[in-house]
Amino acid sequence: MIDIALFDEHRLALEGLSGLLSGVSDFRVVLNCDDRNVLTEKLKSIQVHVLILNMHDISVRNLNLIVQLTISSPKLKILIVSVIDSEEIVLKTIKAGAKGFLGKDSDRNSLLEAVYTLRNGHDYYSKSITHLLLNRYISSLKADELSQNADINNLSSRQVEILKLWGESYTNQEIADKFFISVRTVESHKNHIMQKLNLKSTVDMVKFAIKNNIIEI
Amino acid sequence: MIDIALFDEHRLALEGLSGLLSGVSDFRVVLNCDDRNVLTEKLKSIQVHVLILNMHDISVRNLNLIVQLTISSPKLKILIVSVIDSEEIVLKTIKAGAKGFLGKDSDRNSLLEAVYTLRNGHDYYSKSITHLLLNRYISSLKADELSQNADINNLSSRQVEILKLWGESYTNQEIADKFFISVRTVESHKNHIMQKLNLKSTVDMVKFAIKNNIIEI
DNA sequence: TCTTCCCTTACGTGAAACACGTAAATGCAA
DNA sequence: TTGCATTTACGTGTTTCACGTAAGGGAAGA
Repeated sequence: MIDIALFDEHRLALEGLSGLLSGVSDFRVVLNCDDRNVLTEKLKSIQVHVLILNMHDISVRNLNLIVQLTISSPKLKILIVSVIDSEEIVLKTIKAGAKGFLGKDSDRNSLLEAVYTLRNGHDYYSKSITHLLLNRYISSLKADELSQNADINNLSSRQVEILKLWGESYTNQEIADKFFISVRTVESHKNHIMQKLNLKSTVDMVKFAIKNNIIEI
Repeated sequence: MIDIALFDEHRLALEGLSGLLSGVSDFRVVLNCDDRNVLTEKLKSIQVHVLILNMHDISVRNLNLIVQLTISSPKLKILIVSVIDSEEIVLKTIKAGAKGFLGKDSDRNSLLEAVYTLRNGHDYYSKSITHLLLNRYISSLKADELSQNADINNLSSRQVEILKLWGESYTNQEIADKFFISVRTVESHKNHIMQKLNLKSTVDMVKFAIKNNIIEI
């Protein structure tokens, strides 16, 4: 048996949610609530497994509610339901401590699945969310590739070699020894790199190397 | 009608794949191949929409094959099938140019779905992959929070001020002028920072500043 | 073929930054 | 009050930076 609390500031929506869950034998809705103060108060005395929280906006109030509840009730799993499944709201709720998120593409089945999943200690995010994160990741990959093909191609392979070692905290002397060239030559290479890329300080050069995946942080 | 090429170095697995697709009326398997040289040769003459590539390992050879094919046949959509759905292999294949990935949790239906999706110009990743990316993202979030609260607190506010300006490519002299202190003092501060954080070069200091959100790239 | 352009190598010089030690004044906390 | 970290600062020697100059090699084009 899973004890569930429901929170929704819109009473109609709250009733709708409640109805969706009422037919499930494993579930027991022990709290219906449309006031955040009442919610925090009641949750101090009532033990529930999963709190389903319908978020209509991404206000600080709402996020604080999540943060507060995760602190006061660490065992409580919070499932966010929201029609707004923008990147911003999702990431912020996850950061605040929510363990699940159902976007607008979710149906009753996914709601039930999510509750079970959270009860079992795992996180649950609906399909649109995982797609969102995926796209986010892929676009960051593409951005990487683009930047890689921008300025970095203007550097000769030798220059990249030098930059790479230097980015790994090698001194000029160490680089010179490694390549059997003079320290002055290493300096020359770095000078040419700075000229070519129009960088004004070594700090900028580190940043450039990181941006272009020449060195790792 | 979707023209499909299959590649698998294990002949038995190749036949199994082929069998899975044979019953679908929309599909036409125009190429069964278990040799990478033959594959690249044949693909020069035969036009296929989707290449299903079973990857048994994450060797450079395999990744190069993907890169090569994406260059020689830009229109070709490559779907990776692999029991190894580790983070490493997935990300590398995506980077190499694959448009879809089916992990070990995939069944025939998801294979068909993936082929259709790729044919329509979209990417397709199986559930385990999206979860992987999700976890990756979440753990990176957590790492961010941790690193923020780690070493940075050991620095005094003055030290952070100096580090921040220096990270924005200010020279020591400029920093000194801004704070009305001696250049030597600025140097001292930087020395103390390096000592405190156990950094051995200025390059490391830039990296530290970036990791701890003191400066932006 | 010869010229041109870029890359790699290298040096010179003066300025800036780094490495390491020392140290005084301040301020906070036990 | 004593102790410890912070902020300030200097000295000295080494390393790196900034800017100029330049020789030799290789690739591309007139």
